Amino acid sequence: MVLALTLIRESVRDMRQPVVSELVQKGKDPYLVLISCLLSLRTKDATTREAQRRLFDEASTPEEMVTLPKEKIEQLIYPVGFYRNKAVVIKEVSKELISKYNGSVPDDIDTLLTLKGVGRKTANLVVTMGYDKPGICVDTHVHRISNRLGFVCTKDPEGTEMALRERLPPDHWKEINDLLVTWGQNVCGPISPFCSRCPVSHLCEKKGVTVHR
DNA sequence: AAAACGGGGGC
DNA sequence: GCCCCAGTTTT
Repeated sequence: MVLALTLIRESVRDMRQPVVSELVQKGKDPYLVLISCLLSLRTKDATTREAQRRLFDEASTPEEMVTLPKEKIEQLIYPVGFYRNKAVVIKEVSKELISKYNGSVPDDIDTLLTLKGVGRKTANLVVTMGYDKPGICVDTHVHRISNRLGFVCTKDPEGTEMALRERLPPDHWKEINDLLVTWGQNVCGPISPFCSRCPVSHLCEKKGVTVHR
């Protein structure tokens, strides 16, 4: 499994990196990581890119965010999916951060999970990307590829998270999401993966098949 | 035109 | 565990 990840890392090197990488390079602000996650929920990474830039241009702290009217946030993040609901959630979370956590973002998974709109994927990403603490972020790319390559065999993403936590050495945890998202977008997609350009297709248990959809 | 896409929450 | 949520993208 680690060998497979090493080979994947090699071929991912020159690919366009996902949005989260940009945030990391911009100083790993946990608040931006969090809001970026909420914005990306159930919508493709590429389509949230511009919306993210527009939103953060107007507000990049909880204090700035709560001053924006709901309609303004909606307008800024359009046309990402669920934009109406997301505007509400983003504002509520920002309020909650101010009233309960002095405007800062909690740094442990259990506390993060109590926030509105925050589930395991978001909580893990904030902790690993924002605070450089151990966590495994399982989105559909990580889930699908882990199952297709036979790293794990579980129906639900939480099972994948737990299994990876046990089987994968901690020094790979921080990278796993970034790596497999890029991999999933460019090679190992959900519908018709490009197995011909995959360096680990020889050890893939479910080459070419659609997994868990 | 229709199906695919992608996390969280409520039941 | 099942089903819904809304809107864009892909087929």
